[in-house]
Amino acid sequence: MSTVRVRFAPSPTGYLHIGGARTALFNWLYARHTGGTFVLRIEDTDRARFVPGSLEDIFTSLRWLGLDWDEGPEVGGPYGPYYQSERLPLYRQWADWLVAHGKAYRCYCTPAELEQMREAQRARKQETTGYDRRCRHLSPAERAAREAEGRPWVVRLAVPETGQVTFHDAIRGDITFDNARLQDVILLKSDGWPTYHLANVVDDHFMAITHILRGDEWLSSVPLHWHLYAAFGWEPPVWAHLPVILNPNGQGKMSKREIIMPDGLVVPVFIHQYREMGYLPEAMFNFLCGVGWALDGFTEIYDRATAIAAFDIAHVQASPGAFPADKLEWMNGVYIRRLAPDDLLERLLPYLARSLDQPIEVLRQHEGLRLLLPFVQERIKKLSEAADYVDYLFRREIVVPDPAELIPNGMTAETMATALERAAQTLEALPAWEEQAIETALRDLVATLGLKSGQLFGAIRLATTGKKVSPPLFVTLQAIGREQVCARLAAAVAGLRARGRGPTAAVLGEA
RNA sequence: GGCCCAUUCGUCUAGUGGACUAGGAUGUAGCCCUCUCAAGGCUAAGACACGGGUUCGAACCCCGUAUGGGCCA
Repeated sequence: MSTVRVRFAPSPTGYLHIGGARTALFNWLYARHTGGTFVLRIEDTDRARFVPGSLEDIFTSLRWLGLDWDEGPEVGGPYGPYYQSERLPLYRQWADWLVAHGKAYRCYCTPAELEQMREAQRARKQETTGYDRRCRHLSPAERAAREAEGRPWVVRLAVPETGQVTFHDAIRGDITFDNARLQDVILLKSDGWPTYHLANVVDDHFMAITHILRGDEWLSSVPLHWHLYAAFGWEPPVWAHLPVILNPNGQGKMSKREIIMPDGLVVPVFIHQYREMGYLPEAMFNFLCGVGWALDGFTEIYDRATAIAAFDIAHVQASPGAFPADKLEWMNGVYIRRLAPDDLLERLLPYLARSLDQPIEVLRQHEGLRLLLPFVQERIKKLSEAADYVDYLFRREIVVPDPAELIPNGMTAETMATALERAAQTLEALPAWEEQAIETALRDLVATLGLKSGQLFGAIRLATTGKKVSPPLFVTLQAIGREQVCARLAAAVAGLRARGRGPTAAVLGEA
């Protein structure tokens, strides 16, 4: 029984996107499940489309997701090199072998000739267009003449012109194609570089790959690859074509550009974008598992070990599915809520430092921030959202856009001003500056003044944080600190009494 | 346009001939909790694309249609 060897073979023509990450993940899961080997191979034969930085991004993103490779770049291994650009002699050698054994042939057609041929096919409204195999049937003399002229050539695969090819896909079952639809594809270009088909098959063979898990978009090139394996006399691997991930709206393959939903939600496509927005790698991992596969149909939240233990190719979905962006949002929230406080704080620090323009060390030691952390934790779905819940701890200036917002229905500016004034006095006089004492005092005040708690608390919240939404009020006040709270209340009172003169910005003392 | 693949709640999915009055999750709505927003709890609405077969029996097998997707042109 041979051990499983799978591979993820990205091209450095773009950053790692959702679809690529899912493909890598399923390969990785299968390798870990079977105790096999996960190989990373870089298919860098398309030099024209090379995107600088994409290679680094692919490595970084894979590692961020925890998808470590057993063989490949930066790791090495017995089947290297793992960059196709470093394997060119191998491809040439096997292209030559195919020609020598009559499985492929040199084609001397120039681009102009090919264009002419296509033109003629269009004119005749020919149903099947494509290369007409004219060089395949060259006589030895014609061939020798072209060689003598020193004409450039490509190598084309001599595909059977009739019959069918049937292969098995581990997810879809048996699939049959007519050979007549197949092209004599180019294997080796005139510059000596291989095309995808040749390099892919040669590498998979010599890297001893046993299972190919890749995107469904490759399904239609399997017949070609099947014939290549047959021509070489090699045993093909097991194929398994993963369902395409569609845009969140279900229309079309998830592209390489972020898409904007009707409700304005922006759905990025690159893994690094999710990292930057504050998605947790463990949430992303869990989530990606569920796109095209399900653990048991009941459990949504599970860890790596559980996924590895249960992963099974046969149960991968065959139909394409939309990217469930809202579920990712929810799941990330679940993972954030499960974090230990210190862990959460450490992960939050870089985001807070950038948004609040504060040194990391200041944030790490900040007592008010620590106090509010558990409440922030159950409110955010992404790390990047935390700053909005604590920014008032670090501002000296609270802007209340319109003092009118401080006044609930049924109250006048003056009654509210008085109420806030009383609140400030009460808080000023508190023996201990602590959540419970603050709550007791303010609730008593509400009763004394004959207000509804929401009326007063809402106004205090707005006056002290500048927001209508915040963590629970009393702990928030504790976090802000007595001096700041009283100063902000005083500023709000002043604003209310000066109503009608437009928005008020209260510049307060040193925080 | 040709070929190939697919089709279960809006979405991600469970389901591999009887355990299906089709399960879970998300999202949506309502209620509870409540100082706001969340979180949490409870409840509700919501799907086997359609038409033929095969079978005692079909979401599940076969055929056709429709729709969607992929690849090629």
